Amino acid sequence: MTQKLSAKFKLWISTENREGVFGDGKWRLLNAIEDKGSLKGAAEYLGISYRKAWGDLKKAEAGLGIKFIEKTRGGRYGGKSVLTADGKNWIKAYSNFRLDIKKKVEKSLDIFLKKISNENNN
Amino acid sequence: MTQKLSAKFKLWISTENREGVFGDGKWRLLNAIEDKGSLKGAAEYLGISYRKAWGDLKKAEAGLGIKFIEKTRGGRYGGKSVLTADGKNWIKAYSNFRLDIKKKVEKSLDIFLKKISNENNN
DNA sequence: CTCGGTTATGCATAGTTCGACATATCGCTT
DNA sequence: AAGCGATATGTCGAACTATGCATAACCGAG
Repeated sequence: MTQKLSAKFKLWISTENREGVFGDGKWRLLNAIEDKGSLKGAAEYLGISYRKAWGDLKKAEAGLGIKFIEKTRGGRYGGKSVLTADGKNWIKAYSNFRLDIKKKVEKSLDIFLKKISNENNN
Repeated sequence: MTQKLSAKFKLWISTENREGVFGDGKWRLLNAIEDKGSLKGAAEYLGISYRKAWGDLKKAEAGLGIKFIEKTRGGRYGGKSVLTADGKNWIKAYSNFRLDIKKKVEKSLDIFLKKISNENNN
């Protein structure tokens, strides 16, 4: 076993009733919406289908009872999507959360690798 | 949004060539094998099919090039499976790794929850 | 030398998730 | 009034995963 090992993780938030109402994917989606100004643009940017992006957003909002996005339909440019205050709040808080864990995973991985490379550990 | 929120996570190890050669599922499997003394017993205990347990173990061993389990076929009791030194080593190291992350997730979740409950954060 | 219980492995099936389509609706601009 | 581009939502099919089934090999004990 001489290959390079890496650690990956997934993180998500659940309510009592529903699993995974928020997580990395939905966090990325909100970020992309903020950036692109539309759900469609965000989906294209992320390389996922509009159908999925829309469904994910709906699941998050329905599951949590929070409105993340103010969506407008029609008009010269067809419509748009902008984050609500809650949306911005969640993005920010989740970014920190995720980064915390990411750092910890990296740090703990080092320790893990040391342990498994020592045959003579206790 | 007055429901109780929780955070979940998944953790796994990858090589350059293969994703997920070790993770929570395989860690639980090794634990169960150690406990039950057989792959079959472990699968039943974990509520997964023998087919999957066997396949998972094979993926882990093949992906990492490590032998975790010494398997014996035949005999009065049909056969048995016992952990190798590497197997025990990995279980232990991964347990610590996982626990580290689990604690961190709990701690960071508290901070996260405080942030999203304060509308007046910066 | 047969029996029992386990490992070993292929295959066909069921279940889940996601993407591709297909429409429908909406409302500002021209 | 017509067009454009985004939101809204159902549906069918594809890809992946897990399960169930079938079968074979194995070997100590009676």
